[in-house]
Amino acid sequence: MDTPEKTQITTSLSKFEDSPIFNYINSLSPIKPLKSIHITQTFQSLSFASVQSIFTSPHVSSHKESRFLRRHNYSDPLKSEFSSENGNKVSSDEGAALDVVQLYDNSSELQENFDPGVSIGEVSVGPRSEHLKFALELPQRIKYDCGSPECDATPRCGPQIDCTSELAGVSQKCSPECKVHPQGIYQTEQKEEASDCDWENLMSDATGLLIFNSPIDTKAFKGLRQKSVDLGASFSASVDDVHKGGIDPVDSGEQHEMEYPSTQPGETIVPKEINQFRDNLAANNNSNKCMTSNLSEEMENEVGISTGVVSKAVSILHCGMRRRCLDFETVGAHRKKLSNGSNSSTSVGGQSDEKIASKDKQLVPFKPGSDSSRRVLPGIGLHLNALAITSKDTKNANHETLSSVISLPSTVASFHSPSTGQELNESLSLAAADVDMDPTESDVPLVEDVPQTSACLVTEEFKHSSPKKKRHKLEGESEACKRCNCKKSKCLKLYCECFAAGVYCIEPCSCQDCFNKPIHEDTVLATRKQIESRNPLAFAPKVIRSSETAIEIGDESSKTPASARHKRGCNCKKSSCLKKYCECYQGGVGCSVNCRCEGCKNAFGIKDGSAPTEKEAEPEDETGGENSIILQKTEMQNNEEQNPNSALPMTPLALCRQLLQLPFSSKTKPPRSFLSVGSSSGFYPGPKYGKPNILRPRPKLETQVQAPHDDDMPEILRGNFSPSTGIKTSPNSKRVSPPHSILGSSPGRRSGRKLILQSIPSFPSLTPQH
DNA sequence: GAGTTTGAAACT
DNA sequence: CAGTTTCAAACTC
Repeated sequence: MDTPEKTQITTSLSKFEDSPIFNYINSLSPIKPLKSIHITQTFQSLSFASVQSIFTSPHVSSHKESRFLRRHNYSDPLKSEFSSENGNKVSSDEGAALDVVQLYDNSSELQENFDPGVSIGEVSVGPRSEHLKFALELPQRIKYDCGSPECDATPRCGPQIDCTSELAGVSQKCSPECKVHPQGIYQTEQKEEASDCDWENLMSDATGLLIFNSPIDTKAFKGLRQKSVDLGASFSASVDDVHKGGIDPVDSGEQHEMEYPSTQPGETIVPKEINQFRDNLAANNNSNKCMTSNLSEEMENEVGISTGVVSKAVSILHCGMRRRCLDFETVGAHRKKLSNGSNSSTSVGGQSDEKIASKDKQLVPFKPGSDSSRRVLPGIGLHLNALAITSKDTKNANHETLSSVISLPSTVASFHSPSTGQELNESLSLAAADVDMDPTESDVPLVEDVPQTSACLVTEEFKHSSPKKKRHKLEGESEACKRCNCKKSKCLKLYCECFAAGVYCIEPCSCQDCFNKPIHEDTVLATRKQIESRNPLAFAPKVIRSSETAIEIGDESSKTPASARHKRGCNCKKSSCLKKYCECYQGGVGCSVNCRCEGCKNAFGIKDGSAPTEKEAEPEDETGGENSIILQKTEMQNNEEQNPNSALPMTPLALCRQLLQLPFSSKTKPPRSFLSVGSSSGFYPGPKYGKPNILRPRPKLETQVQAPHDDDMPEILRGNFSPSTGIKTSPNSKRVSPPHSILGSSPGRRSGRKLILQSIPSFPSLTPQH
């Protein structure tokens, strides 16, 4: 890892350095470029971010966590370039960055230790560093975030910088209020937020880069440079100011606080950003795949600036955006259309649009494969799906690519929304609607109009394949992308995987009469609320991770306690918990006391505690059985985390994932949402579990990730964490895991434990309360 | 691709 | 809370 990265970094750095922007920045910022090889490494290490996708449930509203960003994290490995840059810049700040990184590392370690309280460790990382990073990243991130629905969040951010920075990486930070909508994730409270903030400015700037549409954008482009100045300013300023509190200390502080009340204000943020960065970097590296490259190029052309990086970032963002993003994207596209009327035409806009359209088109073709390599980001937005990006990528890749592609526009559109987040959201929704409505226009080529179905932009490929096939394919790969095939539920019930996961139906979905679209946001939210009212945990990740694994795993010892458990437990009677019918099995976790299953043979862990040894049939278990359990478990864990990767051994994704996860799990926990990816359920693709050969490459990381659980984590989760400690019973009902003692000690449980799904999101805070 | 099985979700 | 129905995924052929 390191070595290659370094090399890349160095190269990339050199490139950046060459770029006018870079120079400009350098001149502006006090920061001095370091050549921080080590830094880069640190970043990588940092890449915690897991994907979490968390949907903020309306209820929960993301507290802090909503760190959608996490998704981005995936990218990490690639990031190197950026990271390097960042690193440089950061380093300029007194090595704050390094500190940060280290902090993260530490945090991760801490997490491993699992102090529930510590979870925040990451947060603790260091506000400063964050700032620094922000400053550095801002531009990129801004684009990012902006693009993402999440951006909405920031209502408050008074200070542009903060907001942006936050938005980008930290979205959550902006304020508790901020709701990030992870792309896919429902924006529960979107509108509210809209507020104001200078976001717009930032957004516009950032977006502008990306987006051509908005008139503002045009300026924005200019702004890019300005960014370097403004943002840049924000950049340098952010760096300087932020640290110093210059720009809007308050905001930054507030936001931070908001997000992480418990934690120190800025701290938490950093990680995300970092992750994002990484993602971005990774994306960049990978880049190619995503539209981004194209876009970036275009962007650059237009901008003429070195925005390349930014563009890359953007592209990356896009990649990350995917699903939900798609929605947004589509929206964005629509928006363009809409804007066309008004805005689009705008100087930039026009071009942008065209470009976009062209891009989109291009993208479409692109999809197919191109990028599978990197997709890292892609899934992120959503749930688990996103998470699991499997090697297969092929298809997934397509999705990703698509999404990524799509995302661009959307992002753009989103950015457009000049004003508040609300507007953005609305616009998005509108756009989405529009999209549905009018596929024709712009870009949409990709997008399906199909009203009912999803917004799916289905790639052609997807469409080709029957839903089932798709599923199989996808699933097989991973569930990275969840798609549903609902016919009667209108995708407004938990029957719908997408809905359950807190994401809008999109691409691959084959649903009919789907209401789970941005267009029907109100309906979706209302429905969600109803469901939540009935069962607060309804949207909580089904699989709760415990940190336990981490610890133990860390060692490798096989024993990891069950890291995760299904929230409610299963009720299987005929499947022996050996098939995906079983949610526990599907989630890669062992059955627990909560399960009422009969004849449990869950390979991941039998309910009784009896050792899993049974061998259950692991359907997939590759290895054979015996070791099986342990191995499986380990694998499981690995898979889970790695899953996406699992298929791909060390693909960057995998790395990313690893990295990513960290941040997520802990931090992000969105309230309920599911993780995007995982969260949705946190399920992992079942099959994969077995395979794992790899024994946990990174258990620690995982652990770290988990550790973070942040505050958000419901007690339950936290409880889990403390491996040794036992699980605290969560207030929630359900599932609290039994006392550690049990877990830890009882073999039976252990068996179950292993897997950790990190489902990202833990529960929504809501649940516990119930 | 169609049909069956399964178990969660929803309903009563 | 338990029983039944509905639903869509998982699975089989």
